[in-house]
Amino acid sequence: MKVRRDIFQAIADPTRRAILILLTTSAMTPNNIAEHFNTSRQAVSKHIQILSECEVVSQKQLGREIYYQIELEKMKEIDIWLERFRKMWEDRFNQLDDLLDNLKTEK
Amino acid sequence: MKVRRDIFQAIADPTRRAILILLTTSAMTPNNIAEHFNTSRQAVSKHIQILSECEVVSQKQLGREIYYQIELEKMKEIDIWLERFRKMWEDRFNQLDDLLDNLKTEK
DNA sequence: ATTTTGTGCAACTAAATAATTGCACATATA
DNA sequence: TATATGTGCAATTATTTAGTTGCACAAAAT
Repeated sequence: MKVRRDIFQAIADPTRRAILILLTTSAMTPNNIAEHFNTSRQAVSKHIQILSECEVVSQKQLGREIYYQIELEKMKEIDIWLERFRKMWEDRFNQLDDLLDNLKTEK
Repeated sequence: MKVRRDIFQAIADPTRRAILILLTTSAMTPNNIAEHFNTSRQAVSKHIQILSECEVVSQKQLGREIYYQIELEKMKEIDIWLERFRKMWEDRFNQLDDLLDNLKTEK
């Protein structure tokens, strides 16, 4: 088991998902973000670090404040992965239910 | 930290993602699935259990064999969550880059 | 110049996670 | 009936994860 740091691991945590949604409103500093949650600033900071490592947020420093913004390009990776499933649910003739039911009659 | 068992946690693991993709081909038994990986049958079985708990796969028993199939409806939940981000990357006038750059001039 | 503010980083803890091993049990097959 | 096969479940272990506390340091504000 290696350290995973990809977009799927990033969105696995509900707090991180909430942060990402928050950042769709505007770029924010860690303190800004932390105000929206019950956890400490440091805990939020760690989440931001993970989001940074997998490049789903980027930062811009303004004086001593650091604004974090969402990187939509990275979010697209999820969308791309979903593609093959989306194709299936858009195609009613390809329902697995039918495939599975057929197994019975084949036996 | 509570036990999380949702679709986002389910797809966080690369093996589970691979299982889901495998199941887009056809419904499979745990042994079938395990043949595609380097881990043990039991390890795969645990992944299947997690996928079952969050209802992204369902099962149908045929004799002593249990066929697992993907539940596309659950996959849609990811798609729905992505919706708000998709809206953003489809709208070039709403780029956060611009919002952030404006912060500098406002100061 | 002193204090306050905004931030990152390190050490530590508690909990969750992934994987192994071994077993039980039902259903097939010989 | 005896054996082989397919599966789930429990116990155990190593690793990862999320969160807390405390500190350092730079940039603002007083």
